[in-house]
Amino acid sequence: MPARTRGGALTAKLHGAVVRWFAAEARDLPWRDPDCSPWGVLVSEIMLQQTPVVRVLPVWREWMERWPTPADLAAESPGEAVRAWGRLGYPRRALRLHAAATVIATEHGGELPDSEDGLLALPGVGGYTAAAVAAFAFGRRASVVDTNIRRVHARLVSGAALPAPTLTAAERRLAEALLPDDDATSVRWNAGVMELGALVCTARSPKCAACPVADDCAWRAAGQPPPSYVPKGQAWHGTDRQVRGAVLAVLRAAPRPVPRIFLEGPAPADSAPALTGSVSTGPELARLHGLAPAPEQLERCIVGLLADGLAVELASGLALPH
DNA sequence: CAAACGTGGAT
DNA sequence: TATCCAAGTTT
Repeated sequence: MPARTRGGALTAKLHGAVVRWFAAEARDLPWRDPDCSPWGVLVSEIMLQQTPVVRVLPVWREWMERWPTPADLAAESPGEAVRAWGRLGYPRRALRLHAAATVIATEHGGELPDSEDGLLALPGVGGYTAAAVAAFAFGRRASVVDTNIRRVHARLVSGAALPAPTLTAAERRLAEALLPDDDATSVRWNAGVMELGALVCTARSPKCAACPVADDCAWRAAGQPPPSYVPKGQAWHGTDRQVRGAVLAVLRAAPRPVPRIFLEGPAPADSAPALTGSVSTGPELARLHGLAPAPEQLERCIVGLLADGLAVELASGLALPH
């Protein structure tokens, strides 16, 4: 198994091919700018979790302009972070990024930890993000394993169409075995393999003709066999996630705190005049999203939003934290 | 470890 | 129109 031998001839060939390809074809993304701060890299990594680059770009620029340092964000309310998150999705990421900024500002003197372990201790930072920030912000040799890298490894080395349904120990070992020994090359390799997965070795229609390592690809050599399992998609229509999303949209758009009684359903006729101008979520869900969740489901979602800190119950109602 | 967690563009 | 899928983390 030459490919599993660190420092072997084949891995050296792969390193050169991918690093060269990356130097020529990499997208010019702002968080890859040498002048981008570690904080900028962290913000990008959190925003990019399960969210495409094109949608992250404008929001990342707004955040960097508004909150150039962790202390700047920490000085704001969590609710502002959630509002500024816009429609990137998974808004709990905004809350955790705010929490991370607070930890960085209060416990690390405003500077990001530069080790994987230190980064891993931050809210919202898991194994992938800790390795990515250590590598891309601090030039460390870290084994970065994201969905793109897993897919490239699965095809190039394992000969499978897709990586395992969940990250396995074997995948971690393989990624570590393939990682170049020196810091500088390891960073380019991580970035290059990730970019290769994003632009060429894509999930649906891989562009093998444009691949710098096609000649060494085990999956291609095997005739591109189909996946050995069927990825199960995420249900959406009628789910709590859909209702949560709709309620969140109403909260984000609301000009003021939303009384909980309105969140849960149509406004009682006799109380409407006293709250003119406030938002009534039940009708808003129907009007804006065509949703009419059962009262139990709406209640469950509101309770969940409160528990997650995405909404805060005030004396008079429910609103994004302020 | 499986399930939950948003959103919108692409196919 | 329906399904897929995108730089994951947490419980």
